[in-house]
Amino acid sequence: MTKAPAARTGKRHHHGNLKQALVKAGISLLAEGGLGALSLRKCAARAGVSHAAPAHHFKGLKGLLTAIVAQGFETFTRYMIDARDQSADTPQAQLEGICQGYIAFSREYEAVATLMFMKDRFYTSDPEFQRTSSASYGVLAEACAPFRSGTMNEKAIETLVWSLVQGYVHLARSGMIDPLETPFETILPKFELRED
Amino acid sequence: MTKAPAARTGKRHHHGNLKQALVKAGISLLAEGGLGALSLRKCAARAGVSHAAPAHHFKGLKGLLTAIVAQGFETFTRYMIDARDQSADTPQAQLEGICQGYIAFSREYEAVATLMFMKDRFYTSDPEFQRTSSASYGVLAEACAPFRSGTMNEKAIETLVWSLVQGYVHLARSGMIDPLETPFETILPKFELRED
DNA sequence: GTTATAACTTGACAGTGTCAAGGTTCCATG
DNA sequence: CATGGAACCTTGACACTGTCAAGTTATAAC
Repeated sequence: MTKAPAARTGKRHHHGNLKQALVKAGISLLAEGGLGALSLRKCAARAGVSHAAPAHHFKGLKGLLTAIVAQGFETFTRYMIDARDQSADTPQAQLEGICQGYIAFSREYEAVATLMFMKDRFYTSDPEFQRTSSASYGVLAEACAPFRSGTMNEKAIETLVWSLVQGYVHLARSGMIDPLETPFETILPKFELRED
Repeated sequence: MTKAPAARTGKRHHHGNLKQALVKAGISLLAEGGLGALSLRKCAARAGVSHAAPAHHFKGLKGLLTAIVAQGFETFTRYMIDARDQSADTPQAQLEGICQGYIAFSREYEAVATLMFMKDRFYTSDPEFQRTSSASYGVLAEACAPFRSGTMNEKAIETLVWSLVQGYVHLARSGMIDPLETPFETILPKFELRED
């Protein structure tokens, strides 16, 4: 027998792993009321702790947002991978799958997806953020690898695709374009296949 | 001689045209400290009035932001037109000019450009916003008109170009891509010319 | 059991946007 | 010229925000 429940559950002290609870509360608040609905104090209240408790786990609001963003990129990567793996096994279909996963994530996690690209709202130097965001980029880049286009190098194709899908979701989110009228497949260029 | 100074200068009452002064103050604050540096009270202070004065000219903070965004779109349009008119008189060069104007504006008015595509921060039903933003879109669409590409209709090409440049500036702004390593001309597809 | 550390609370502070109530200044009308 | 009313602005208050300082309590190590 262990001495205390804490040893088994990983829970400590009064609350338990408050850190993850605060992140979860933050994501819920973002989902329910958008970016403007999130506050440190509301996260604390939802986790059942006092308003100053988060300070012992995160470096201020930016610290909490950093953790939310990092977790967001992990979900983001999974969305892209899942959509890709459910697509046909051709380079074009795989790339389209990646983009559809990108778009689905941006729609279902609208506020988190918005936050993830506002660099002055969180700590971009955070190792978790760098790890998870790099992983996301890696998955997208991987899907671009089979292609070439004129004089464009690899990085240029990756930048093209990423800019295109990011701009598409951003404009759709802000009501500037109608994704029903112009689905994304319509505007994704048909690249040539690499030869080597 | 006119009866009062007000009749000549257009200034009225205590301050003068406070409305435009508040917009100007807001744009300055955005330029100096980014989105987080703007507040109604600071705008009021900078314009030399009390903290509640703006309420008589704008419907809250969202109202002031709406006016800033509308003015932003006007400047945005001018940037695109100016860059286009300094480009060679070929459809491809004209379109590249439009995009360069788009990028230049997004760089020089970073915070305003960011705000312009956050629809829940201002009133999208405002007529001034609708007028100025439609004008911006019109200028971009005009530059897309000479082109065709496979089965894409006009709207699809416009959506492609707009998404591409918007995503490009957004990713560059958030530090995800390096515009020096991959200039925009590199990723802008070479469309075919329309025939009719 | 004692002690040290981590986790959390309470209280305060300067900001924020917004509302209510009041005071000015201006202009049109009598 | 006087006067009423409208437009403009101020003062004060409220609830809410993030952050800091100080105190309290629970856990773990010894």
